[in-house]
Amino acid sequence: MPLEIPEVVIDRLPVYYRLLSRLQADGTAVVSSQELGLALGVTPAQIRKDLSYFGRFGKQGRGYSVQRLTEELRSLLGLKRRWKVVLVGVGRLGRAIASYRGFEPQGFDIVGTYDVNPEAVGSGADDIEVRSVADLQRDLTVGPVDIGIVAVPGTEAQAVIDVLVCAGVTAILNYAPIAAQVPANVEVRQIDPVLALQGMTYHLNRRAGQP
Amino acid sequence: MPLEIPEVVIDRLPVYYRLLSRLQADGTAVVSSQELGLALGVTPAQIRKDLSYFGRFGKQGRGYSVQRLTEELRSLLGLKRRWKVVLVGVGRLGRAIASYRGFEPQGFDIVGTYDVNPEAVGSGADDIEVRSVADLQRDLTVGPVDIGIVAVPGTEAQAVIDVLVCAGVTAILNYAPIAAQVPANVEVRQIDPVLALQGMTYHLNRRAGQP
DNA sequence: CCTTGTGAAATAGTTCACAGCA
DNA sequence: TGCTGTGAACTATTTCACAAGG
Repeated sequence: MPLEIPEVVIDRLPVYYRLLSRLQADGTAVVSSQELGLALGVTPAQIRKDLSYFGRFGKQGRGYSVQRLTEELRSLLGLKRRWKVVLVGVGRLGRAIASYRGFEPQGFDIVGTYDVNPEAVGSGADDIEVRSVADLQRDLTVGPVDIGIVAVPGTEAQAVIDVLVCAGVTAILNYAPIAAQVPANVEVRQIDPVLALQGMTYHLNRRAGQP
Repeated sequence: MPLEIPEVVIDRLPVYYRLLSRLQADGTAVVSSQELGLALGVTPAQIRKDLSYFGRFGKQGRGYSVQRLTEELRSLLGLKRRWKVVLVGVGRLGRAIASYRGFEPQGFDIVGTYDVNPEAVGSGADDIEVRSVADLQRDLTVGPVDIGIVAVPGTEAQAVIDVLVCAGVTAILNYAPIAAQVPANVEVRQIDPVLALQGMTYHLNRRAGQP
């Protein structure tokens, strides 16, 4: 169990965890690295090696207890507690994020939503209270949060991220189309469908040459 | 210019392209790998090496012409043409994707939207026509598309992906929380905010130990 | 003097292959 | 027998460092 675990390994753990959760719900008791690898499209060796960074969770000749491994991953990933999240930006995208039902069951609670223009939001039947971004810094001092989700236009995103970081938020999920500048101790993950599409059109374009 | 270009390199090109586009809009004429690296949080050597897989686009002592490099990247990434996209799944998430304004300016046209339950969608003021997924296979045969965006529940996602792949779609943007099974010639990119959050909670959790 | 492009060196990550245990 | 855990081998990726050009 070395002190330096590669970031790629950490980013695969949630993928393993998600599959394990499903297997557990399906009532599967035991699973081998072979079976996991098949379902996820990765090699069994990689799964065993990844898990071996954190402990010995399997049984030789048998495989892994689904129950046990799910619990270990929950623990490793910090999913035994709930996490406080603020959402900044409540435009079209922000509203979709605010109403997404997938966060809460996984332990992520959106405890505040902010926008430069808070009154523009009470338009629908959605019952979310939106505060002004001007209040963000103060609110974070009063009630700290763990994670910030940024869904403002690219032009405003860095300023919002700066406020979050200054207020001590050390994890940011960035939907804005910019490369966020943050100190080394702050985690950032980028969600950007356009970048993903453009990575694929490279291949589509290339294939158009010799089909 | 070797024949085998690493996938990580290809996935960074859109990031470079996005920044270059902004610089061009701002009227910047020339930029060095140092400046690009600073703005993106990567090393200048990496940018030079990445670009060198595709050609020699810079001028020694000067840097890169923003105009020239933007054009080269547009060309490499296949962004000089428009791409036809279908969206499958028009629930909460699918509607947000359908109404997202960021695809069209980048050359991605959503030419069809599908749902198992097409009539449920005409609820708002949105003017999108939604067809039944039952029609998907036939429609794709009549008018092929380049890219499929999957925004259906996890339980249905693999079936939808199978239909797309069988119909010859070789690029899939998957918003469903599953590890898609596809043949080797099909590109898949996953958009999953929960996985991204869980990758960050690992670090938050760990830090809670020794702050 | 400044900055590219690039082999070579260094680092990082993956896969192999097998000892060891159930 | 079947499968894990893991050093060692291999492969991939990043960074260095410098020749060469403007």
